[in-house]
Amino acid sequence: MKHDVSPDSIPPRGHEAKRASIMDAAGEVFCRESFAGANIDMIAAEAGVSRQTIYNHHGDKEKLFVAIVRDLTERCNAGIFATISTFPDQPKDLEADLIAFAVRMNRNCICNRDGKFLRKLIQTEGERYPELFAEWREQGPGRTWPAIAARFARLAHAGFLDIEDPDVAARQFLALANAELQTTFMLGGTPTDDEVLQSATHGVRTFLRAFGKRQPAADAQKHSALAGA
Amino acid sequence: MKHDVSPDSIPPRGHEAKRASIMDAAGEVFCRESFAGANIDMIAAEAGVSRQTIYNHHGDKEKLFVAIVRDLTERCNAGIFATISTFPDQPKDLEADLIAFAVRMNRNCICNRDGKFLRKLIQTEGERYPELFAEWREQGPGRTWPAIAARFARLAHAGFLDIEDPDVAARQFLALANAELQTTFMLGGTPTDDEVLQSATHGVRTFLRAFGKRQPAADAQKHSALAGA
DNA sequence: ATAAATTTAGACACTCTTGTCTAATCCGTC
DNA sequence: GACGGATTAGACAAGAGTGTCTAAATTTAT
Repeated sequence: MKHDVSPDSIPPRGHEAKRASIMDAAGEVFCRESFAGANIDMIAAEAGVSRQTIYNHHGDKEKLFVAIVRDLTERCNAGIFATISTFPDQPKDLEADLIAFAVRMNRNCICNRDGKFLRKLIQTEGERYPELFAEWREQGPGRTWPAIAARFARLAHAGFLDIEDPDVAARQFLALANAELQTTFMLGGTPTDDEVLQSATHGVRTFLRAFGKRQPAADAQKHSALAGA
Repeated sequence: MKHDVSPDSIPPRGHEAKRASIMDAAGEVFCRESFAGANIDMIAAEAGVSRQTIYNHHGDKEKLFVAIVRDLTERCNAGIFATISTFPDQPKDLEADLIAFAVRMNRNCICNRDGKFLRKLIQTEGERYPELFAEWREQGPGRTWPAIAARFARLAHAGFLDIEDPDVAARQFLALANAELQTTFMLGGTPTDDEVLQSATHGVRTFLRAFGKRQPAADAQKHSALAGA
C-alpha cells in the first residue's frame, strides 16, 4: 500500500492465478459430478490447490457454486453478444453468411467449454436455485433473444427476408441450426466441427425456404437444388 | 403354489404395489436431487415404505437407479411409438393435422412426467453411465427418428410435401415444434398447454412454408396470412 | 386359525464429506 | 536476510448416508 500505483485490495499476483485455477476446476467438477456429487477435495486436487485455499477464497461449497454460475453466465453472455455483433446485416451471399453466423454461434457460445458447462449446471441445478437462475434467465435469454430478433427484423426490413414475427423467427433460426445436435447435447457431448456445419447448413437452408424472398436481389434462386451431403 | 393358475414366483399382490410405489418415488427423487443428492430415506419416505423394503426389492442404490432409467426408457418409447401411429398419413387439413400431431407428441411424450424425468436423468447422469445411455440411444432416438422420418417420407411421396431428406425434415419438424419451449425445458419446467400449442402452431407454419407444396391439392394457400398471437 | 412371507422400526458399523484449526512453509518485497 | 500475507498438509469433530442386521408386527393365503 506504499507507493504502489494500484490503490489497495489487490493481493499479489499468485493469488489471482489460484482464484482462476479454482474457478476452472470447480466448473469442471460441478459440471461432471453435479453439486451434490462434487466434493471440495476433488476440486482442490484438480485445481492444484489445497482445500483450505478454496475455503479462504469462497467461504463454503454453496458460495463457490454460486460464484461459478455467475461467472459462467457473464462470460457466456459476453460471447453471445460478441457473436451477435457479427450478424450479417448486409449479406453478400445470404445463405453462406447465415450458415457462417450459425456456426460461429454454435462454436463460440453453445459448444465451447463455458456454454456446455453453463447449460449443464442450469439443467441440473436450476430448480434448486430459483433466484440464481431467474437472474440468468433475465441476463441471458431475456437479453440475447431480443438482440438476435432485432437483427433479423433489420434484415427483413432491408428486403432480404420475409418475416412477420422476428422473435419467433429468431428462435426458429437457432432451433433449426441446432436441430441435429440435440442428442449429442443431451448426453453432454461436444459435436464435431463437421456436425455443427452440417446442422447449420441444413437448418439455414430450411430457414431460407421458409423466410427467403422469392426473388430478393439477384442470386437467391441458385441454392434451391443443392442437396449435397 | 397349489391350485393357483399363476405358476410360481408371483409374490402376494401388495408386493407389486410397493414395487410400483418405490419406482414412482425413486424417479421423482432421483430427478429432483440427482443421483448423488438423492438418499434412500427420502425415497422410502416419499414411497411410504421402509428403507429395508427398498433394499429387499432392488439391492442397492445404483441398481435401483438403473431400474428406474430402464423403466422410464421403455415407457417413453411406448408412448412415442403410440403417438407416431397417429401421424396424419392422409391429412384433411395438413396444417391443422400436423399441429395436432406436434401437440400430441409434446403433451404425451416430451412434457409428461416420464418424458421430463427421463430427459433430466439423461442430461444429468448420462456421462456417468455410458452403456446404460447408449442402450437408451439405440432403443430411443435410434428407432423413433427413423419411424418419424418414414412417415414424412410417405407424406412427401403422396404429394403433400416437398422433401428431399426425410431424416433431416423429421428432426427439423420437432425442433421447430419445440423452438419456443427450450428455456422452459432447460429449467426443468413444464410448459402450459397454451405454450405448447403456440410453439407447435408457429413451428408447423414455418415447416410448411419450407416444405409445403406450392399448389398441393386445393386448400394450401389459405394459411399464409394468419399471424395471430 | 395358522403358517409363510413380507414389511417395519430401530440400532448399528462403516465410510465419506464438510468446515475448522494449527503449525509449518512458501514467496515476493523491503 | 527478514517481514508479512498467503498457502499448505494434516488432524480433527460433527454430521449425514449406505447397507446390514434383528426382532416384532403385519399381511396373505391356506
